[in-house]
Amino acid sequence: MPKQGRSLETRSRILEAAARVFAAHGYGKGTTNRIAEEAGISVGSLYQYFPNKDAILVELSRAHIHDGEALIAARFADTDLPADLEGRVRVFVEAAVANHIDMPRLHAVLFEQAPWSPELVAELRAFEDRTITAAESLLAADPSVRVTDLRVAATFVVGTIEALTHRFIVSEPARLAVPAFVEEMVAMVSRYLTGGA
Amino acid sequence: MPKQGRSLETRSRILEAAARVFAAHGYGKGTTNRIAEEAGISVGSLYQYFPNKDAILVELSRAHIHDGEALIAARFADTDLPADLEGRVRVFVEAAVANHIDMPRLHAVLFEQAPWSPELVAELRAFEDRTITAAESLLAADPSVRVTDLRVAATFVVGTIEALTHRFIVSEPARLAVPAFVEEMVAMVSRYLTGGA
DNA sequence: GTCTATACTGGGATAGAC
DNA sequence: GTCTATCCCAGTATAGAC
Repeated sequence: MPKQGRSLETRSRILEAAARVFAAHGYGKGTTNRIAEEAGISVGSLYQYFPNKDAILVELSRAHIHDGEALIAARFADTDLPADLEGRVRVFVEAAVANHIDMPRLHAVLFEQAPWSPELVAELRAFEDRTITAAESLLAADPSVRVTDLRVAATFVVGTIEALTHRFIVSEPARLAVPAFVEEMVAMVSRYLTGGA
Repeated sequence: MPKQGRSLETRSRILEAAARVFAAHGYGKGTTNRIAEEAGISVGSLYQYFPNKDAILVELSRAHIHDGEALIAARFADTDLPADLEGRVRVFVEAAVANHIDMPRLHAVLFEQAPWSPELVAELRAFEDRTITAAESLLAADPSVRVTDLRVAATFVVGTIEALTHRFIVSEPARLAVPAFVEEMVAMVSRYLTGGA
């Protein structure tokens, strides 16, 4: 497996081609031949860069997780993070949307059709756990938050944002427009956290 | 395609076997040979009852949709339906959980791996639309509901209950215990609908 | 009506030439 | 390092015997 220069570039080309092919044809019909063709190389060459089809897919999933983590980390570190709860919730909902809006069909394939190895599941899980813990500390520091169990609330909120982003953004056809979705999400989650009426 | 007596029984046996096989092995590895074996017949016989593998799967999906609709309809028709909003939300959350709790892995396969024909997608969609409309009329009749757009709220609530049930009940391993999940769901949705603090 | 044995196909992966 | 041609297998579906 080459590690530098032109080789890395070819590797990227394959990954980008694979993203387009999986998005267009799904996992099953996203064949290695098609990917190679889309990348402008032959199957034989493709197999010089990846040991098998699944390795390509794993790399795409890993990249998605990594992007998500970077996006969230940037928000947490932001010194301009709004002070009020609703504003903060909005920031994270918008981050979740941003992480899925560009290639929704690819994400659908990655999360709903592709086979996930135990290792990859563990990686996703670890990312979620870090996010939940970070969310928990944000909630703990906010006096307007009124819930009985911070950990449960953080778990529920993080899961809700992710699941509903998939439901309303990734899956087609759209049932709600993006701005409407964000508004309802922010309203629901912040009302939940502040204890309701 | 036989329509009576022992034939129908065999048909049911195949469907039940298929449910177990898909739940255990997923869509791809849930082969027709395995299904036949599990049903105690041969592949040849299986193909006398179903034209192809996907027809079996479609039948399972259709049954799930049908069960869901029956469950919801029963709740709507129930004269003992609680009068207060929170009580009503709880009833429907519990119905959604009940419709997924028995064979979670099968549902995961049905909704995340199996290929859905346009017709089947349309059927699911129609069911959802009927549910949204019914929910909308319930919300309209309730004075404690304070939302700007009833249709949007109904769409959002129905989608939320379904998506989060999948997220927290169907997918493994469980991140929250079932009772905790129901409590948080009821709290979040009813606070959302009553307009929050 | 049910079986066994097999034909057929798609697609992942590799051999070997250049 | 890249190509083409091909191997090979898994799995759907069918033929034909009983």
